[in-house]
Amino acid sequence: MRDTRAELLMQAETLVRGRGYSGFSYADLAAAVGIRKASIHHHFPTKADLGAALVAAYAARYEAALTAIRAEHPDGAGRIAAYGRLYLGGVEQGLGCLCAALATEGDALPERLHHDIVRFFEAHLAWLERVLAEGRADGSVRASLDPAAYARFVIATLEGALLMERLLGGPEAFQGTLRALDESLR
Amino acid sequence: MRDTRAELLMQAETLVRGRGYSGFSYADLAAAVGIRKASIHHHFPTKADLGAALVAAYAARYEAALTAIRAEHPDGAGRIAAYGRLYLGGVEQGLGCLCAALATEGDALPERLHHDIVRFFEAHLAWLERVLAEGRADGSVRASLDPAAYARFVIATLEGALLMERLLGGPEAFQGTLRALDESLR
DNA sequence: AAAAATCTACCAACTAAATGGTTGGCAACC
DNA sequence: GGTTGCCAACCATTTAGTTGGTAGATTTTT
Repeated sequence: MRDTRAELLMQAETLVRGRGYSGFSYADLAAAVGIRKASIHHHFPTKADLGAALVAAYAARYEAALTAIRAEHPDGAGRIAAYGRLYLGGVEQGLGCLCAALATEGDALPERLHHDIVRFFEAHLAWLERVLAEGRADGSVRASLDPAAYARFVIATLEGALLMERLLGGPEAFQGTLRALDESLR
Repeated sequence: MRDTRAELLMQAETLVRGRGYSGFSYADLAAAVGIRKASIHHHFPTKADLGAALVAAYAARYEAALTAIRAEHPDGAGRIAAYGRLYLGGVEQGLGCLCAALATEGDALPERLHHDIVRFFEAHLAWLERVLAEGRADGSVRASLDPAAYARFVIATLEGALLMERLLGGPEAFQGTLRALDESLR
C-alpha cells in the first residue's frame, strides 16, 4: 500500500465519519491530502471503490482490536467494557462510526457497500455473542442474559451513544452510558 | 399549511430518513411529489429552510406522541416501552430517525440545523428523565437507577437499534432489544 | 553495463450531468 | 388587483469521471 493511498484513506475516513458519504467530494479529499482530483481516481477509480476500501480498512482495524481485547482482558464484562472504550475514541475525536454513517445513507448506497456494512456489523455481533457466552461461563456476566440478543443490545447502545454524544454530551456523557451498560450485564 | 407543502415535507422526510440530507436533491424531491424543481423553492427558498421545517415538523409530531404516552400509560416502565415502540415504526418502514440522519452529517450541516437537532435530543432527554424519575416513585423502575444518566442510555439504545436493525435484523431483532431495555430498568 | 520497454504516480484540461438557486411570467382565486 | 401556486428557461458551480500526457523508477533485452 502506497503512502499517498494510505493518506487518502485516512483523510477520506475522517471526512465520511464527520459528514457522511455523500457529504464529501473528491475535491474535498484532494484539498485535504494536497493532491489533484484526477490523482485520486488513479488510486480509487470510482467513489464506490474508495468507499469499499474505507470499510475494508476500518473493519480490519476493528478485527485486530477485537482480537487484542480478548487476549488482554480475561473476563466477559471487562471485554465488553474495553469494547465500549473503542467507541469512546470516536466521541473524543468528534467523529462518528464509519459504518453508522454509511448505514444512514443506506438507500442511496451502492449495493456492494451496503453488503460490506452488514458484514461489518455481523462480525461484531458474532464476537460479542461469543464474549458474552464466555462471560456467562466465567461468572462476570449474569446467567439470565441471552448472548445473541444482548450482543445486538450492546452494539445498539454504543452506536447510538456515539451518534448522540458526539454532538451533545461529549466524552463524559458517553462514559455515563458505558457505566449503565456495564451495570446492566452484571 | 398548504397541501403541496405538506406533501413536500412528507416526501422530503422519507428521502432524508432513507438517504441522508446530502443524499437527496431538489430534483429527487420534485420527482417524488410530481412538481417542478422551481416550485419547491417557492415553498422552501433554500435547502436549509426545508431541513429546518423538516426537523420542526418531526419534533412537533414527537412532542405530541410523548404527551400522549404520558396520558395513556400510568407507570414509568410502560411509558418507556411505549416510547421504544415509536422507534419500532421506523424499523418497520425501513426508515431511520430524521435527526439521527442529520446528526451523522453534523460537520457539513448548516449551523441552524445543527442547533435544531441538539434541541430535539434535549427535549427527549428531559422527557425521559422526568418519566424515569416518576417511574422510580411509582415503583415500576428500580430505585438504584439515575434518571438523567439513564435517559441518555435509553435514547442511545433506541437510536442505535433503529440504525442497525433497519438494515440487519428487522422488527423482530429490534423488539429483542426493546425487551432487553425493559429488563434493564426494572 | 547500456539501451529499450514497461510501470507507477501524478496532473492540467476537459466533459457531461447534477447541484442549489434565480428570473419572469401565467393562471386561478380571494 | 394583488396574492398564491406553479413552471419553463435559465445560471453558476460542483459533481464524479476521462483523456492524454509527463517525469521518474523498475524491469527486460541486448
